[in-house]
Formats: sequence, C-alpha cells, structure tokens
Amino acid sequence: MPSAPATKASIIEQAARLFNQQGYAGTSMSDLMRATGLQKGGLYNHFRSKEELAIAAFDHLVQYLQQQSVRALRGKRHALDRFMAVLSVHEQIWHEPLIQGGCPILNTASESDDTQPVLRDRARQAMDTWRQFLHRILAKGIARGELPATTDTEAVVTMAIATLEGAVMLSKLYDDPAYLQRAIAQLRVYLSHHLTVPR
Amino acid sequence: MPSAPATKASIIEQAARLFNQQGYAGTSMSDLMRATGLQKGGLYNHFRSKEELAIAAFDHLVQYLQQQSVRALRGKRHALDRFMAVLSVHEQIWHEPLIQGGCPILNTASESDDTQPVLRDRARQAMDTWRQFLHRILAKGIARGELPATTDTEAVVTMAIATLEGAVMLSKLYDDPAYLQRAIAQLRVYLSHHLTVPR
Amino acid sequence: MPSAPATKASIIEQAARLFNQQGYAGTSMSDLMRATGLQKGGLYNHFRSKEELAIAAFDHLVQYLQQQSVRALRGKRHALDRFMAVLSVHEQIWHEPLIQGGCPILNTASESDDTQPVLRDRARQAMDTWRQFLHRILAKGIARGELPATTDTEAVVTMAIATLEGAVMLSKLYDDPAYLQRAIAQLRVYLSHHLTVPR
Amino acid sequence: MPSAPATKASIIEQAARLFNQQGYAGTSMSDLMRATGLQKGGLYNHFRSKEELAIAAFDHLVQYLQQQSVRALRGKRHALDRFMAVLSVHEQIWHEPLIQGGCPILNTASESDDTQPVLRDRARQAMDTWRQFLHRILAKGIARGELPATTDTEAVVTMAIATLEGAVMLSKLYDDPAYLQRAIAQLRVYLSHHLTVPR
DNA sequence: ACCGACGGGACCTCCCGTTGTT
DNA sequence: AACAACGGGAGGTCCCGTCGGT
Repeated sequence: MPSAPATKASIIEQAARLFNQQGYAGTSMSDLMRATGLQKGGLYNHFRSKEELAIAAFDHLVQYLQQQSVRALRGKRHALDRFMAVLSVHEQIWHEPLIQGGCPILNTASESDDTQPVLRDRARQAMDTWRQFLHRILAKGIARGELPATTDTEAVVTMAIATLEGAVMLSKLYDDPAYLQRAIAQLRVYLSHHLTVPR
Repeated sequence: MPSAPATKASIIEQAARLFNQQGYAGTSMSDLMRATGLQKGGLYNHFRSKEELAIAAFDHLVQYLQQQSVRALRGKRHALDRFMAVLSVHEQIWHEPLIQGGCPILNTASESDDTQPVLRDRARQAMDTWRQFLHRILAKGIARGELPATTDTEAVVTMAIATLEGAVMLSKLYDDPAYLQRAIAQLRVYLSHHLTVPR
Repeated sequence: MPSAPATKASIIEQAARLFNQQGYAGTSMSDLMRATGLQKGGLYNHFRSKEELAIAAFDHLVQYLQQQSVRALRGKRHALDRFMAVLSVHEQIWHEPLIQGGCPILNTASESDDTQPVLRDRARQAMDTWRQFLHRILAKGIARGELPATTDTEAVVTMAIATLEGAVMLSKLYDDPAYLQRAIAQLRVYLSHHLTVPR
Repeated sequence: MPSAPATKASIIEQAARLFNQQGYAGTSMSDLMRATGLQKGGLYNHFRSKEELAIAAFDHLVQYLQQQSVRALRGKRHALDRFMAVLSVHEQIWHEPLIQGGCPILNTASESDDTQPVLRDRARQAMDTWRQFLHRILAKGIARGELPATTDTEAVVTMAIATLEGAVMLSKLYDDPAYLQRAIAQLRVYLSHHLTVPR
C-alpha cells in the first residue's frame, strides 16, 4: 500500500494539471479518478469535496511558480536583471506539463465568478503575493540607486504582470511560445527605457 | 408576442452574458431557461445544441467589440491616435453588462482546451481578426509617414494586445478598473517612445 | 404520451405505498423509478426533490384516511356511533394496499426526528386535524345530550387515538389484524362506560 | 485507555441512542463514528456489520426497559398495582436520553418491513416477552383472587400495550409528555373498571 | 413557436465494508 | 485494538437533448 502523503501528493499533481487545463467546472471527479487510478472512496478520503481539492491543486501550482521565481533570482544582483528574471520564468516553464494549461491565476480568475468565491479569493491572494514580490524587487533597486527614485512601481508592476499574463494566454491560444517571447522582449525594452538611471 | 428573430436575439444576448461570466461548462441550459424565460423547447427551436448557442453568443460578443472598435476610429486621423482609441474601447465598455465577465476571447481561450475545439477555433479567428485590424492601422500609419518605417508591427501589436488582455483580467479579478486604466496609460507611454517619427 | 396529471398521480400513489412501507430514508429514488416505470428525469420533472415527493405522498395518504373517516359517518346519528365508526375505519382498510405499511402518521412521526422537520410538521398537522375531527363529534354529542356533559373530551380523544395507533402497530408487527380488532372492541367497552348518559 | 468491553458498551450506548432517534436506514456508520469518536476499524472490530450493531443496540434498549419494569414491581403486591407500575415506567423514563427517540419496539416495528427481517423478528420477540410479562402479572392476580376470574387477560394486555405505545408516539410527536400521562391515567380508570373484584 | 414530459446518463457525495498497518 | 486508505457502488440531483402536443 502506498503511503498516504505520497498518494495525496499524486492526487494534487494530477488534479492541478487537469483543473488548469480544463477548468474547475470542466473537470469531473471521474476525470480525476481516471488520472489518479483511484476510486471515489480513495479521493474523498483525502479531500472532503471537489472544491477543497481544487484549492489544494491551485495552491500547489502557485507554490511551484513562486519557487521558480525565487530560484530565478539566484546570481542576479541588479534590480532590472532580477525583475526580468522573474518574468522570464514563465517563458522557461512553457513546456512544463504541470503548467500546460497556462497561468493558473489567470485561469482561475477568468473562470471563477461570484459562484466560486473561495477560488476567486485564492486567486486574488496569489496575485497579491506576486505583485508584492515584484514590488519589493523594484523598491530595493530604488534604495540601492539602481533604479530612478521617480519610478512608479505600481504602474510598472501592473504593466509587467498584465503583459505577461496576456502573452501567456496568446501563446496558449495559438499553441506557440513566440507570442510570449515577443512580449517579454518588448517588456525588456519598455523597462530599459523607464528604469534606467540617467548617468 | 415577440417576433422570432427578436426571440433569437434575446436568447443570444442572455447566453452571451452568462457564458462570458460563468464559462461554457459552468453555464447550464437551465440557467439559460431562467435567464430567457423560455423552456427547453423554446431554446432548442433556435439552436440545435448548447455548443451552437455558445458559438452564436461568442460571435455576438466579438461582433459587438469590433463595432465599438470601428466606431472608436471616427474622427481620429493619426495612426497613433487610432491605435490608442481601439485599445481604450475596453476601458470605456468596462461597465457594459454584456461584457461584465471580461474579454470573451480571453475567457474562451482560457477555458477551451482540446475538448472544445470549435470554440477554440472561434477564439483564434476572433483574435486573428483583431490582430489584423491593429496591424492595418499601423501599416497605414507607416505608409503615411506617421510612424517610423522601422516599426516592428508584429511586436507592437502583440505587446498591446497582451497588455490589454492581462489588464482586463486584473481589473476583473480585483473588480477595480484602475488596473486597466493604469496599463493603458503605460501602453501609451510605451507606444509614444516606439512609434514616434523623429523629426 | 400519458397526461401529466395522471403521471403525477401515479407517482404519488406508488411513492405513498413505498414511503409508508419502507420509510423515507429506506426508500430510494431508484425504488421509485422501478415502481413508477419512469426514469430519474421523469420523476424530477414532477417533483423538485425527494422530500417534496414524500410530502405529496404523505398528504395523499392522510387525505385518503380523512375521506374514509368522513364517509364512515354516513347514516350514523348518535355521537358514540359516529366516534366508533371513525375508529373502525382503520380496521376496515386493513387490507388496503395503499395503507399496507400501517398508519402514515405514526410511521412519519416515528421516523422523522429533528433532521426532517418538514415531514414532522406535516405529521403534527395531520394529527391535529384528526384530533379536532374526533373532538367535534364528542362536542356535538354533548350539545345534543347524547353524551354526559362532564365528558373530558381531551382525555377520551387522546385515549382513543393512542389505543388505535398502538393497535395498528401491533397488528402490523405480527401481521395479524386480531390485535387491532381486540383493541377496538376494548375501546368500545371503555367508551360505553364513560360516554353513557345515566338515565 | 478504556478496556475492550467498555469500548463495546460505549459503542452500543451511542448506537442505541442514534438508531432509536434516526432509524436504522437514517443512521450511517459515519454518524456512529462521530458519536463514538472511533474510526471505521474501531467499530468493525466489535461488530461485523451495521445490522449486527443495530441488533445489539436494540437488545440493549429492550434489556434496559425490562430491567426498569422489573424494578418497578418492588414493593408492589396487588396485581393491579404491579400492572400499572409497569406501564408507568414509560412515563418515568420519558427524560432518559437513551430512550429519547420513543419506544424502540415501536420504532423498529414501524420502520422494519420485509427488507429487514432480522430486526423485525427481534422486535416481535421483544414484544412477546413484554406481553408475557404483563400476562403473568394478571394471571398471578387471578390466582390470588385479586382480579376477577373472568378477566380476559389477552384483551387487557393488548389494550394496555396498544394504548401505551400510541401514547408514547403522541407525546414524542408533540414533544409533550402530557399525552402519555393522560393516556396512562385513562388506562388506570379503564383497568379499575375491569379488573376489580366485586365484593 | 413554444411548452414540458421524459429518457438516459453524468454529476458530486456518501454509503458500507475490507484490508494493510501501527 | 484501533487507524485510515481504499474499493466499489448507490445515494439524490441535475445534466443535455428529444419529441409529442398545443
């Protein structure tokens, strides 16, 4: 008999993939049974409801993205490098099976309306965390004098996230990473114009 | 008693709203019965299936967006003005009930995977049309000498659409149009840097 | 295609029989499908839930009992005769398939606890109606001088109903109408002692 | 850590309460897990099935009632006193949490039909035992000359049990012990009329 | 054109019972 | 002796689509 935590982790892994590809409403517990090889009783021993499972799956994806973002900072000193490194994460994990369905935050945000308040709140929190993560990189850069003191961090962060999310969607829609690469390249241009300290 | 075309239009209107808010899988025929005041037979007299209805609803939304985009061009001469005017359409229709659920193309793209090929193709076509629409504005601007001949129109269009789509998602997620406004403002800055002919 | 009201009546008839025999929790929608020959969709078109169906079934049984009670009064003048006639109804309908499961009020009262408040309220109302029905017979008898003015109608009605209900249960438990007949005979003796005007 | 027999007794206690309140079909093993604080394995170590547990619970309740009946006889000499004392037991234990759901025999008899033959047989046996218990009291009274030799013990016992059971149901239905008290008072009157030896 | 009864099946959830493990 | 993962299935509800009737 496989250990309980391993089984639970396996369920979350499969659920994350399916929910992110097919959406919450579009994924049935039968789909999850097929993907995990478990029966209903097996699933419901680990999660009390489909919603609870969806939350765990969403959290798993977000945590993965955060880990990749933090890892991308290694060896980068300059705030602009660090900022771009985080954005590039999405380009690098394009082929990751786990993220096949696109950005989980965008997917959850675009599906969950007022009928799924828990998931919507989760998506908001994840976005908050991400925004603050990027904010801090810029703020540190300003403090170190790497970025202009006049930088409108709010505007830059919004711009960067919006462009990135939209580009992920475009690339997924056309099944072509070129859109994502192009958008990130343009973001780099945009940032180099705005975030360079005049000498 | 309303005429047949009027009934069909009313169904499409309600279906467009619901599908855009709740998604295809998240909207049931019962929801549509409630929203339209019709019964099963009434709906299925006009549409052969839920999918056919969803396609009609999607087309309706896209057509509406296109009309608004064309209308926004009135009185604008300069290519930069025209380009920005199209982007601003999404800001202006933020409160439109029909579009309450966000951008229909993004919603459809983000929900429909390989299990919904017809809807996905529809979303691709709509995105193609939109991209070509923006392309032509830029191309004309170049031909007229309003924009630099070196403009990478592909990159600019991708950047603009990606940012706009991501910003719509952000504003919808937080239920706050500020994100959309901020992103459009930044886009304006970005474009003025790239699309200005040096004198 | 059979008419809708006929189908609904047939469902109620079968549901009444099954619920009264097997109880609410002990009867599944599948049982009802088998008994009615309909599929789930057919059942749920007429009733929105199992509970709503159970209520309709209970009401049907109670209404039947009331009709039989009223009918039993025909041709009886003296209050004592009328009172006993109502009690004897249960003896006469012993073989009625509809009532096979025993007294629906007792069954519902004995099964429904705080988790089934709607059914419990329904049972209380039915019992109230029945008690008032018997009360009125006694009150009229007193007014007419057929019964002693000192009659404690509350006590007599409680006694009669309690005995009758208990006897129905006994006869059902042993599948033997003798208990019911014996109890009614004893009730007659009891009543003749208490409700006879001394000359 | 409690001993094994204590655990088993605790399970039976909780099961008795739940089954008597919610019925056999209306009580799930999950309910019992919650009530006992045990898990599946803990329960199934002591009982092989839900039915076996229900039987043990039923027997426990019946045994308790019998003990109370026997205890009620202490100090009573006259057959009439002894008979009434047994009936009054139900009035006195009205507030006992164990019996909260009403008379277990009636509950089991009213729920169990042909689909639950074991429980039905158990209920019959319990009722047989009780009837014989009351019979013996009357028979001894006749032998001692305390009761008329012409007493129809069968009729009297049936009358008493039926009334008592029906009254318990009424009091439970209305959550008001008055019905039970009134019925017992009337039974006393009835018995004093029938079971008094003329001097 | 619209209604609505109905089929047949999928939905999520919970059921009872077994089994390996501690 | 107790835990808890799990199987396999049934629970009630709702799904989409059809079709006879108005």
